[in-house]
Amino acid sequence: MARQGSLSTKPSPGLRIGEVARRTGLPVKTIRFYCDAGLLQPKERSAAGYRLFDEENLAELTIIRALRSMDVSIPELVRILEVRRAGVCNCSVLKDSIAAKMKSINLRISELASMKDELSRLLDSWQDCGGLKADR
Amino acid sequence: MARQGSLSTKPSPGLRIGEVARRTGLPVKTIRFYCDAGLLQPKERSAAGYRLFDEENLAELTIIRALRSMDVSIPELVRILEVRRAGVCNCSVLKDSIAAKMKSINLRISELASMKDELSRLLDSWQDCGGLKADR
DNA sequence: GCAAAGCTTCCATCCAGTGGAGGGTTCTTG
DNA sequence: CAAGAACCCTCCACTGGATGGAAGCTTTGC
Repeated sequence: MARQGSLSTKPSPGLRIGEVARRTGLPVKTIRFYCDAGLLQPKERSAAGYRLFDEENLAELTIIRALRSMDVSIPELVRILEVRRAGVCNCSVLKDSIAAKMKSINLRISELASMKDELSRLLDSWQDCGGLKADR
Repeated sequence: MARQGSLSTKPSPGLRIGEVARRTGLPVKTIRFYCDAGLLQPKERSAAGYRLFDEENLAELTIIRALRSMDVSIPELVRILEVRRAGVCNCSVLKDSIAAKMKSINLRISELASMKDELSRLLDSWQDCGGLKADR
């Protein structure tokens, strides 16, 4: 059966959910949840009803993960991914929203930096609270 | 009524929840929720049962806000604040946990930075998708 | 052929808040 | 002092984003 259709257009067998989970580090449950939420479309089901994903889905999951970690809501992500799928950006609204997102990332970065400072100051202040039967 | 006890030990009237909300930028509901969760102790109630907060509580809220934004869970925060209240750090466990936290902050910062790059690349790639009736 | 592992759906639970009803308190102002 | 606005209280329900578990197919490997 010519193990892979030889050198035709690379039909790609489709990754099952567990494999996707392994590759992205996301729990299976979460991936399923994203599918249900309309964030991710498996593009195919096996005869038995198994979700089959492709490389594109993996790329989307990377985006999803990154933006979710910035608290972008799921409906918002749906919108963003739709536009991404559409390919060309015909509306500047999206550009604006991305620019805004970048601004908020910068803000977050500086927040984190100052938090780090604060923590390290805290740590220092403790370093020399010595004397009281410290670690002997 | 000597508006503030003149120059004695500064009894401080105690801030009511609305004022705390105004100063910290947190919703009243959330502050109440933190109290219920044992994160924040008003230290006093007015005769009418109003929660009365002090400066220390404000400081705690700052910490809470910062750490919550790093997804530190509420039970964990309870632990942390307890130790903080206890004053001196007698266990190095906490130091370790803070050091770990700092590590994760660093990680997060670099994640964000690379996300920013990715976004700006995305934005660039769209900038010059021009041609199709762009913005005229 | 059969067990283990993997997948499905569906429903319950969790966490961190948020919203609203129903009711008491404090401030302002006439 | 009365009225009204603004504030506060508790309690209970609900949300969003997952996560856990049961019950039941399917695929894999010996």
